[in-house]
Amino acid sequence: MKNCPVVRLIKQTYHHGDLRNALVSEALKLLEQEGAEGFTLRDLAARVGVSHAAPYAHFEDKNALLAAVAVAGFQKLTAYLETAIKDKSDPAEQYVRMGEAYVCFGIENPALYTLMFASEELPEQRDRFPELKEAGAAAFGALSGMLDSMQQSGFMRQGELDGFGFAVWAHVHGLTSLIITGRAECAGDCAGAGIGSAEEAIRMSLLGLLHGLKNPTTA
Amino acid sequence: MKNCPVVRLIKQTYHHGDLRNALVSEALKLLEQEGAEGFTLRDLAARVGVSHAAPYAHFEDKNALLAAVAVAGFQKLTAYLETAIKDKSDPAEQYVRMGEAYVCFGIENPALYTLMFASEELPEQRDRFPELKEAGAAAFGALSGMLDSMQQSGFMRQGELDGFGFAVWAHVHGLTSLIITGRAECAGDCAGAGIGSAEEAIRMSLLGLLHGLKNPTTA
DNA sequence: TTACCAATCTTGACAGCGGTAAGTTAGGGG
DNA sequence: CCCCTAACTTACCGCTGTCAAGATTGGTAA
Repeated sequence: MKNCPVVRLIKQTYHHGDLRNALVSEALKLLEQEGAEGFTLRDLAARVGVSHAAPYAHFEDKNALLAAVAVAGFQKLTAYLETAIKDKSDPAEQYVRMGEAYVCFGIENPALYTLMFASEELPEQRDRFPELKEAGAAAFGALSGMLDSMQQSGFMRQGELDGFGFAVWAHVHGLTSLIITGRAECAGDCAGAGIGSAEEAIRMSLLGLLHGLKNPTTA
Repeated sequence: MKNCPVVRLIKQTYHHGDLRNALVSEALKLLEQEGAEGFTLRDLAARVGVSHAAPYAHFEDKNALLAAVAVAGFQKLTAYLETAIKDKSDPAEQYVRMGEAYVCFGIENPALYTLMFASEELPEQRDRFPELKEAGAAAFGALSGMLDSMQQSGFMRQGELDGFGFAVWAHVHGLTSLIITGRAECAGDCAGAGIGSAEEAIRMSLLGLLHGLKNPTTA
């Protein structure tokens, strides 16, 4: 094998050098190309130019690899959310901007977003990747921090910040998830503008929720 | 084979008679037992007592089988939602009841719910199962119908019913999805009541959204 | 009744997947 | 310079979805 010229052409070194990061970043590309189905360890390894067993030197599992990808996704999302409100000061505008940015991130990276919120249903599995939990919490922290600053600036009423954050998170996550899975058209059977009306619907529902959370609950 | 007494004991007939329905209903059980991972056609077939290739006489694909299961799930959900408000007349109570029922359904059938909202990301795949689309639309119809009656009774303001429905659907779906995937604890780091506070958070956010949608948007 | 047909189910095979074990390569510290 | 250890390859295993070919039956027509 050491004399195989073809292999020599493709890869100069036996040791890759940075396989772990290469796998994660290539996985991000592969994920959006092939979708969450069809995502194969062997395919990924071939793309990076290593054998199908090489990833096991850096990841215990396929799930561990996917968890690392999801962590990268949450970091991307966090940065995306914070960038969206960087040069905005008006509380309501910050709120809408971040909400729209959240949904936008999901639309632009549907397979990644789906992976990030994949079930990992077993309680055992949930505790397997603490970094994943942290990365998710950091993304939620961006949202929560924005709401916190809204409260401190007197825009929203005090109290129950955690509940507010959860409600807003659930709302934008629900919007994103429904749009990604194609239920948006199902809901709005208005044979109209399409994307334009979807943006309007998102803005409307975001503002509706904000308005309701701003003021004390009636019932 | 026709003389094998063991097989004779287990199954009396060569032809199952109602294999299609048996597969779907057994799949519903198997799904909650094993989770969406670990769900295997061969396992399912063995449980029903047929060979591993028998399902292909009734379903083109594993995805087709799963689609049928998802259809059954949506029918279950629709019935669940309608039952929840059957003997209630107060608009706000209907709203909260149905919202809580929606979330409750997801919590009680997490794997099924996840399957129902699984990506089927490819646009081609999305159009493959029209009954699935219809069943999903029917579930949304229960929600939308409830909102419609709220409007007709003068409780909510007129207009943009589709947008309202989508916003409410997104909200309850987001709540359900986050709870199922274990993000609820991540958001509420309040080391308190747990389930009790989650129910309170759900109710609060539902009422918040309702309040915001009831009244004209300020911004 | 009998013969046959089409649907249903079984058996056996295939490629591709995730994962493991044993051997190979090579960079880096003694 | 050697060798040790991490990184990587090769070969293999069991399992999966899927397909093709044959066996089995209920029902239909003669």
